[in-house]
Amino acid sequence: MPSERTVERLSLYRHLLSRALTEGAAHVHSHQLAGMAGATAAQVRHDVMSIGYSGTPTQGYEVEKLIESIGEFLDTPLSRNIALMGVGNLGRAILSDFAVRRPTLKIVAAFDVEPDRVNRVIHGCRCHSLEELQQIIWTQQIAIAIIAVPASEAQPIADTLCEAGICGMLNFAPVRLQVPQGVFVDDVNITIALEKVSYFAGRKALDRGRIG
Amino acid sequence: MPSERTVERLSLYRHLLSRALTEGAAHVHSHQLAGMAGATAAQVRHDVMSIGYSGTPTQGYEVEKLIESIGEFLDTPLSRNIALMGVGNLGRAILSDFAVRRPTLKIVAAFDVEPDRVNRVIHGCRCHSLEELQQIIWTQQIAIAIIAVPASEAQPIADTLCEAGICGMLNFAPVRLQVPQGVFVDDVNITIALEKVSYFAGRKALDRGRIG
DNA sequence: TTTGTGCTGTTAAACGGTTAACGGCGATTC
DNA sequence: GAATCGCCGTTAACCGTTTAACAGCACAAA
Repeated sequence: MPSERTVERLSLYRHLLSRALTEGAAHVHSHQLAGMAGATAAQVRHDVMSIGYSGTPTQGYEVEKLIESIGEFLDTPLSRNIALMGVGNLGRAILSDFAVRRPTLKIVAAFDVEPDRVNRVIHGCRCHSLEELQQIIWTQQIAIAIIAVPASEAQPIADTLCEAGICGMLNFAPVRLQVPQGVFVDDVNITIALEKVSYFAGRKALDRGRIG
Repeated sequence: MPSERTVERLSLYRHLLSRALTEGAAHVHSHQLAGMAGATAAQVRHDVMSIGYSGTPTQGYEVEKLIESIGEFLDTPLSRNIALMGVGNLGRAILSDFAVRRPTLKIVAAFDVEPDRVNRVIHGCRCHSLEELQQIIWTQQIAIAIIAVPASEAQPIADTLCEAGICGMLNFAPVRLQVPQGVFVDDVNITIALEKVSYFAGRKALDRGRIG
């Protein structure tokens, strides 16, 4: 049972390795991968060990095999189909910037309440009304949802999704969602992230004597 | 020197408290705040202690005073002005959804390379060309930047920002930015977040027996 | 005024995660 | 073929964070 941090790093490793593979790298050493990921070599070795893959001394890890092993470990038996709730600015950004290149995870349906968005195809993804939600989630075998609706609508939407059998959500609304125990929620709060950056940037600036 | 987690929680507390204040709450207990934030009462007390504020028994914390204390602790002597790099879909989403309501942190300038975006006002924020960057960062006293450009452009943009004296960045590009030691970077990788949700949702589903 | 209750502030323990250390092995070189 | 070098796998120590426990206090009630 790996921690959230470990899963995040494994996912990061896979992306870095995929990029390295396209650049022709067949093998990588732990310290190389660590350099790319911003981690230590010991941590990379520890993470790789936890998924059961083994490299060889002097050769390091086989890039292709390691990618495969991470996939066997990370990719769940769940359906990889994702629903996007809310096709406002943020929803559109997610559709255009992030959904494209991932073959393992795919946004297959979008939902919105605005009549002028429903039944349109936006960035290659069809937008449906909320009334179709239950049926589409069932027929398309959707297990994950992205919450990109205004804060006031987030909780009702989450309730509907839970009733429809959704297993996990990535929530961009600045609200702590109440969900049943069996549903996993991860929050991405951009405002909080900005305040964190502001705080630590200020501290670093103080240390460097730029201000004060 | 608080940890990143602690700073995130303090920021979250402040938002929750602000909302509670508008709803008329003058006092809160640690377990109430913990319930809102998804933490434990002990953790709230520990965090509050770390910033030097004290409540009273039977009354708990004074909402207004606690907000003020968090502000004194979190809000840095840095300028609160932020630059947004890239006014594509994601940049526009950030401008419209997040920049609005925060008085402590404000996006005061946007930058893009697309000629049809430059010199336009988008969601109340003027978009400039990159050539104006150094001068505007200087005159507007901008200390923080949001990187919302394509991955291929992220590193050059970061280099320019560092040269211009930026102290911190919130990076949405799926690239690990190389920056000098005195600059703080926080990464928000939506793809990795989705894969994490997928993994833990799958595990939870297994535990609940939804899939086999 | 006295007693009781429930919360806070503080310290200590427990937990988890990161980092370090080291044995072992494969490749390469002489 | 032997030896040397460097990296991986593993275990253990270290560190930080979270959690628990307890003393003290303010207010309320009797």
